[in-house]
Amino acid sequence: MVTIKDIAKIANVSTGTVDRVIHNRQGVSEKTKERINKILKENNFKINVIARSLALRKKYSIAVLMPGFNNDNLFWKSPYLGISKARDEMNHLGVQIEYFQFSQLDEVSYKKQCDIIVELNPDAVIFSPYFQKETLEFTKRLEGKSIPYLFINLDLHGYKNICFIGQDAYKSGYLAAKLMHLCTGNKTDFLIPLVESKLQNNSVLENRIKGFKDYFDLKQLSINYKTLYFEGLRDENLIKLELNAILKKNPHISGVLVPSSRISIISRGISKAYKNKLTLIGFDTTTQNIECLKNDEVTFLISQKSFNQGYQSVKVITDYLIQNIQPSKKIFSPIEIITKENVEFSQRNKWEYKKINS
Amino acid sequence: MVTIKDIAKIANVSTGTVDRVIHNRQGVSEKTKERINKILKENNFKINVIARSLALRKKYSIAVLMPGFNNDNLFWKSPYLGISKARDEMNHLGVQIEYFQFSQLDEVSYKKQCDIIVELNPDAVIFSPYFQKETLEFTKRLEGKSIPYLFINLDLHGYKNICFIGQDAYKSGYLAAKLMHLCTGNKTDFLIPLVESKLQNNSVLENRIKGFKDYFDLKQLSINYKTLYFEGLRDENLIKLELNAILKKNPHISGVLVPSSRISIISRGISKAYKNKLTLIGFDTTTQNIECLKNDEVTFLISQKSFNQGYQSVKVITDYLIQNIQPSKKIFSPIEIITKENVEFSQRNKWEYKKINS
DNA sequence: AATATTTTCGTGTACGCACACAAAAATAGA
DNA sequence: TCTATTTTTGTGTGCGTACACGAAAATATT
Repeated sequence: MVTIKDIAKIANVSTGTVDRVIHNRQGVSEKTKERINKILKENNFKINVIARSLALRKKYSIAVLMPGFNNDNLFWKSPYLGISKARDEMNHLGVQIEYFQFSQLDEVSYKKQCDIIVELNPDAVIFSPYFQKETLEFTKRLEGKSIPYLFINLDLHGYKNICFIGQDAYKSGYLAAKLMHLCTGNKTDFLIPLVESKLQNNSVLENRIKGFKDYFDLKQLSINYKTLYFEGLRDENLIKLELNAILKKNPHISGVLVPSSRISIISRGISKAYKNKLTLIGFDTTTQNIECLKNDEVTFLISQKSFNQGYQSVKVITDYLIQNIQPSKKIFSPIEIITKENVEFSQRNKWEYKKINS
Repeated sequence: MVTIKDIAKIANVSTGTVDRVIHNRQGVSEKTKERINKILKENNFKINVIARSLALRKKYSIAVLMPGFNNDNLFWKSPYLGISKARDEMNHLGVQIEYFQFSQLDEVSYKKQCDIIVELNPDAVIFSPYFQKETLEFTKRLEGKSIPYLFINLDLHGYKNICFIGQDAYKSGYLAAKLMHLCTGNKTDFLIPLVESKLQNNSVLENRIKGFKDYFDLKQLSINYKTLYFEGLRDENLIKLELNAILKKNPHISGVLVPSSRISIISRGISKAYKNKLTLIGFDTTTQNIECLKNDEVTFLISQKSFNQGYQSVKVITDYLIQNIQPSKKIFSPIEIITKENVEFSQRNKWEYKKINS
């Protein structure tokens, strides 16, 4: 392993000079700067992050802002756990994380948390830009303070975020269509129920649906689909009634696509008689959804590995802060196909498993 | 953050004494030992692992033994890259890796490398136990020297390996059957070609085939399948001839399962006329296999994320050596379903991408 | 040419810990 | 009681890096 000292000896200068070159600090003549840079490259010098963080003992505070989760809607637990894991792994690098939650129902709670974060003056922010207007103001203030920020799970365009981490929603919908096509064959009547879609005033759902449709268009198959909205409907009985009414009225429906993470609710709402004849495809491996897979109610789930999204977001930000590594603008999560047969191997992160059960 | 120095000051002793207590070294009177332990607890002292690994800077040498790879058979490149990544990430923890390769054709080359490794006296060994007899002797000698070892990709029973990292072959075959079933519907005549299966005198292939069959058994569907062996056949024209002859003779065959990573060879050997009517399912995302996916020649690939297997094996061994963390005996890799639609997101490890193209 | 100023570079210390060595204290042996 | 031995404790240095400070060299000013 080649150290700064080694480089200094080779270049016949002091460690201080090498240090200046490495960190691009001024006070070094162009000539020696070039020379040292060359030597650094030749010897494949890589900074020892261990020693670095010890010497710096600087604390990096990272603020994370995401929707909360509860037993009714567990989706956001997964990225939370990923972030927690990253925190545990990197806390000796001086990384400190403060976690903020808001309600998807309530943009005021979002704005409130944004204000607190700005006040806090963190070194970086990871967040899911749920509400457009508030996000615009938030990012303006962050930029004013030169605080870098990163989008997770949900993407917006025209911002100076250092990167986006999440799934390509369009393509995941496209894949869902392919799987649906495989399962239903020539039957091309589908139902697309949306649960509280207004809450997620984001583009993910529509992009998935667009991808779904485009697949069939591209194959020159004309499909019929019914979109069904359940807004603010907390009463599962009502969902059930309405669902089964529609299915009764449309006996040709062969498949149900739930473009959000709420397929378990829909599945519960469809009576057995229909369910046996239907192919259900949904997104995200929440505990309830996995249950539906195992019970053969749902054929496919498409996962975006949101645990990894959480983990990776912290990793990317940390690399950015500590080593000034620029990530690529878009980091796309895998589009995983989960079935009854491989589900047990998909989320087998031991850490995740432990935490979930504790 | 409370340091050893702080504790020493509180206890009115030197840092050396505190150090002895922390590491349970001898040379401290019972009385002060108890006193310091109490103070440690009271102040919730936690060792700074960063400073620790910097001070220790112990070098751990890890030997890796795997089959080699070439343009004809790229499978083992992937775990190699995973290992290389882990090496780069952990080299500042003192991890040093020596990589050894052998030929799957030649047990002598295997044995030769084993000998060299034993001679080398590494701190740990990661390897794929290809040849049983030689492995038995190898592990005996390692155990004699108390060198821990780990199996990767291929599992053997009755050994004292600290763990196995790889796929559950049986279940991956089972999943392959489900996908095949989805694609072929009621047609249940299949072809299972094996390329150089003798070379891989291991249980992976047979377990996959077993899982494949069991799926249909469990669904009470009787299937017919033909197994075809291409041993040492380097001439692709011969493969082509034989394949098409069989397909001609058995017009009911609706699907082809290649339980190894060599589906691209088989696909090349099937003429267009047949291919359009067949569902091809194979394993592992080698460059050539991915090409087949993109060309619509292959419907599904099942991946075992061998890149991750390589990466993880180093991580597990490192944690074991440095922090004495015992892994679980079996670490199963995910069984990923790869299609044309999600392949671009499956291997998107930037590092991997870069290295492959360089 | 002599001094002042700026640019460029070298030195020393700290980060928290491990470990070798030295010193002091306690005990044993005479 | 005085040395010899053992037990217990303290000190110092190094790991690789960051950074403040000061020294030297180069340049500018008079």
